[in-house]
Amino acid sequence: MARAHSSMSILRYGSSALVRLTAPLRFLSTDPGGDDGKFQSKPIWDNYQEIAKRVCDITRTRARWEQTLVTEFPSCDFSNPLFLHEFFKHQSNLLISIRFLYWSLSYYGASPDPDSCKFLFDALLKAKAGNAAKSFVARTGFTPQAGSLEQYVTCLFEGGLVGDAMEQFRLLKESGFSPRAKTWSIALSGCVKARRSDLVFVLYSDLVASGGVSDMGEEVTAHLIRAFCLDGNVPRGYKLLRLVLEDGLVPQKAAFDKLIATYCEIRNFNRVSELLHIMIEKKCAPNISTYHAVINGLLKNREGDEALRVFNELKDRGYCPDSVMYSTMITRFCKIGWVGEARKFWFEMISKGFLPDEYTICTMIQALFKIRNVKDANKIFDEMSGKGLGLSTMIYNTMICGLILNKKIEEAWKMFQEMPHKGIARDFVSYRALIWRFGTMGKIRKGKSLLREAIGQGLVSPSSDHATFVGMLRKMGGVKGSKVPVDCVENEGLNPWPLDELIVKGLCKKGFAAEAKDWLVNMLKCGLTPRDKTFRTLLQCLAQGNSMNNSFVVLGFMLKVGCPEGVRSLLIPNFREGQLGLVET
DNA sequence: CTAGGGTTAG
Repeated sequence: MARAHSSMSILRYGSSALVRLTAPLRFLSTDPGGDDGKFQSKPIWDNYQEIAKRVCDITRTRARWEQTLVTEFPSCDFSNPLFLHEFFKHQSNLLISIRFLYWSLSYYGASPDPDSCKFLFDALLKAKAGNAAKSFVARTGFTPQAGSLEQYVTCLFEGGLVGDAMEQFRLLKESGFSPRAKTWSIALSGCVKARRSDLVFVLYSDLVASGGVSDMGEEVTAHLIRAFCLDGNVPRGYKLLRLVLEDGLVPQKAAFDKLIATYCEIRNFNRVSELLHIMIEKKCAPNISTYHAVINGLLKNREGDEALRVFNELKDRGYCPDSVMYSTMITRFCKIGWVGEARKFWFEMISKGFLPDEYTICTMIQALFKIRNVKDANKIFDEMSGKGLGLSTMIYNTMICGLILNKKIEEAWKMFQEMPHKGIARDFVSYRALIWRFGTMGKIRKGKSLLREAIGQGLVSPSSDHATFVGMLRKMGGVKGSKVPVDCVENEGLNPWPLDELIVKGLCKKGFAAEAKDWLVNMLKCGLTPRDKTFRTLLQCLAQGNSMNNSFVVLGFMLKVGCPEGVRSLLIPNFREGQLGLVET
């Protein structure tokens, strides 16, 4: 299970890196010679089936197989569709198959053939790797047809990529295909989960227009009610509930749960108990997840005592809190600073045989570090490692950051070094924490060598010109003569953005506003979206230098990316009204 | 076979 997950996440990050990093391919649609007959007529060597098996073994056992293949099989063109088909049949690792396709296409300068693409694309959909499927489409120019497309839409919605999903869904409907009821409901719930109430309403009006509402009323109304709640318009959700109840329709329980959660958050407890009564009356009995909503709502509101009261009453009445309930209690109590309470539930949870998941472990450890309880944080980590649960990048990062926060640099360094031995991948967070710490401690040499290593690992985007990059780093007091191997990023599937942001920030700090701007623009060109904070730092820096033109360039990009509110308000005092008006249009 | 929670940071 854990292994499956890690390969999924490699797919998720890796393939988007792949799209950026390699030379553009000739796409099917733009290739003038791309008729079907062309591929069949390509000569294929006699023993290609055997070779496919051998190549399969090589790719499975060696990390860097490209060079091996080229030297061992100089006369074989591995982009041949017949060979590829055979190879994919044997290769059980989807990630390797995809990497192989990309490599062979760019190495032999071939165009992707539709069959290979369809095969891999469908496999990606089956693995529910929406992000990877999206990159695959971008990379190969493959256009999925009706059946595949519907599954693609489902996959995107389920993966939370609602923007892309909506676009593909539109294409699907425009092609004259009428989506199944299930697809509609996945689409709606996907938007609800992504907190995009606006899209829920768009979908709903499409659904009404297509005339398919009647057969799934409870589900659709539930999604609408939840969307109203998300919108901050609970009364409207409540009104809708009342309306459909009069018609004898009882929405799915999720709608009640959401209404209850929201009324808890706004402290309207009369409504909460009213809703609970309606549920019982309509034979839609509240269960542990309903009470979970109540407790979570209370805790979000920092009503710790009230939450404890409800929780204890639940137990008295014979409800059994499950692991989600415990996780929520622990994370929420940590958040409001009741670490002792969280710790108590941590023990209770474990004594009942539930194992905390990664997030819960992290928040618990983090909370302990925050109150400077290094001893207990370490204890929890050891306990979890003993159960084989502490072996992830995220937990190691939490430990490293926590130890650094508590000035335990040596211990943090020890954990950092332990990671590769235990087979845990280091990522930008692991490096960044230590690089910053060494930097602020004045251990520039150590910090620099670490930064160099991070670059070597491909944790920085090599998209920009190498010389420029080295120059930038020099300016912010960085490394000399760094090398950025593209393959590393491709192979490891690392997400490079945070170090880019670090560079932007570093340049700002040193007052190199224009260079910082160039760097950020470069990031955007590579399809990387900087966080609000980075935008803010840069704009502040530009505004200080009175660099109005550059500010507008950045502002323009921000509006394209989706301007975050906080940044906009930050800018207003810096510009004259007339100019701001110009930008807003 | 299932709702419900949550994401490390100079």
